[in-house]
Amino acid sequence: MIVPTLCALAEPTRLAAIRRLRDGQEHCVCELMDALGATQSRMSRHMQVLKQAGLVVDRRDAQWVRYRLNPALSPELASMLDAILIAQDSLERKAA
Amino acid sequence: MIVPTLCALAEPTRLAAIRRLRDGQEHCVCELMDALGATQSRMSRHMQVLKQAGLVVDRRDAQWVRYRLNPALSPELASMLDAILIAQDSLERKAA
DNA sequence: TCTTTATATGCGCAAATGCGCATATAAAGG
DNA sequence: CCTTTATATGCGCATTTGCGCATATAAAGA
Repeated sequence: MIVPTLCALAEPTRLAAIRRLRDGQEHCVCELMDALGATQSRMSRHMQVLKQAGLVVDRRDAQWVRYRLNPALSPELASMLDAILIAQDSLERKAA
Repeated sequence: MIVPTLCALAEPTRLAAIRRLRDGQEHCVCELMDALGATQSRMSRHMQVLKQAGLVVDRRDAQWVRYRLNPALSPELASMLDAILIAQDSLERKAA
């Protein structure tokens, strides 16, 4: 079902995390929590939700856990992510 | 914010309603509740959520309330809806 | 081995959500 | 008017959610 995926995305911090991961690079939790102003435990749990939804994958690297977009995302899901982020951009521009 | 919009869509009955409304036609609550197997009060409330999110508009027509996609939806939001429905289609095909 | 840094998780609690049920409102038609 | 059909909503309740806090786990390095 697409619904759990949408659920995972329907949260400001998680959507912001996805936006950051959209650069194709890996990002550790500590970077994301700083950038997005979340507490450590919250950020960790948010990333678990995204992982559970299959949107991201993680990898242990020394002390860090590196998250990146799931490279196996179907083209349809990738397009959906793009469309969501673009829609968000457009709404923010409209607000300004 | 896009988040409330995603929230509104992240529910099976509501997403199914949006899919039906995607035909551009008007649909009354009684039709949607029958088609989607929802109770009357649930369906009514779901449509209120979609309306509140700006995704649909309604119109009184005798005893009926006709819902349709918000014709003033921005192209970006319309594209997002399409992308979500396409992603859902692709997941369902994958499941089969 | 002790400390530091990074991440995950158990837990308790307050708030939010979702639902059914009953009832209210609205319009049409006998 | 009274009934029927369609829709909306108030309310109570059980479940879920989201959060902070403390603590556990993991890895590195002094």
